[in-house]
Amino acid sequence: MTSAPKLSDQLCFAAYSFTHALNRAYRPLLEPLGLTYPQYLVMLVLWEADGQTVKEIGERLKLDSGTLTPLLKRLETIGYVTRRRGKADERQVIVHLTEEGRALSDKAAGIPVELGCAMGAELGEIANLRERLLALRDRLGETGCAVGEPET
Amino acid sequence: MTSAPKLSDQLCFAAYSFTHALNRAYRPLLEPLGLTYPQYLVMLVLWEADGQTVKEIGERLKLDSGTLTPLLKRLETIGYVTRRRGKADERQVIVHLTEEGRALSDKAAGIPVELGCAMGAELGEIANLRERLLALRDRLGETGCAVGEPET
DNA sequence: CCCATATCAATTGCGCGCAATTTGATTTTG
DNA sequence: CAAAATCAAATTGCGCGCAATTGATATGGG
Repeated sequence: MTSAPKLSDQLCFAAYSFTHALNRAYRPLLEPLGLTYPQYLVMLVLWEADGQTVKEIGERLKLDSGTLTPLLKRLETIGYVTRRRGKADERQVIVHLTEEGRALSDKAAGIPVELGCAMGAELGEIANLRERLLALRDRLGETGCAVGEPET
Repeated sequence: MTSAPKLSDQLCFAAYSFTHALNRAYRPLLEPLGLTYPQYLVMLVLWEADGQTVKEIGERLKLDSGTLTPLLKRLETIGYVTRRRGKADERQVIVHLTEEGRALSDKAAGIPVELGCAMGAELGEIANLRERLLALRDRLGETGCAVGEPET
């Protein structure tokens, strides 16, 4: 017997393989820019607000320094960002766009359109899905089921 | 100006960070079984049908041998599966559950419930999201936007 | 029958993603 | 003010995910 898990698992796998499909779809679009998808996300964050710390970028993208530090070093090597210790607080590293990095946002402008097109979904559908995924994500971030965990 | 990409990108990021949140939620549940989430997916596939080839597992999970070969070797090392060359066709490797591997499905039975609970979503919501993610994923798998690509 | 082609798995190389630890700076506290 | 606690980033180690290549087997055409 032991009917194997089927239920909500399928949602997990759906999200998992959807994400990989997205990655694959992005790859050819990002390759001309010399970016991977996670690097592209970091650039998006910086295009929105230049000069953020590693920590701030990590909070936005839900990534830690173990992931970001080498990624940012690569972006620095390509020449899209600079990394400098903060003057006020020398613990933190502040990431700035270079001219080239800033200019890249023009070349990247068409990417979301292409992708939306590839998915063939309307804006409403996309926005709706996004909301629900983010809501579930945030609920997952909490303690969970209230099964254990006496307190704090 | 150059208003940075915002549109469907947000869906992509939502899926991306939702997937990571799922991974994090699964980790403590799978750790007692000694499995990672991708390893758990392989076990799910095998619990459904034992004795599949690497290729068949890859088709179900949308993974290639570069990912699966080392993963399956790890599962073999732990003692959950065996890997044998096929007799009829020696190119393929057939993956079988061990006793221990088969028995594991009992211990894994509670996982989807815990996760569904952690997400706090009803079954309908979950099924609906799953359908739409899979549909989008499959649309992404196709050529895309019909922008270029003369033929074959 | 034999060779060209196709197929399957394994390997290599690179970039995440994250847990755990380390290093160094800053803040808190006694 | 000094010791302790906290905090930011870097480092280490491991497991994916995938492109590209390799090697071995199978298959189909001439």
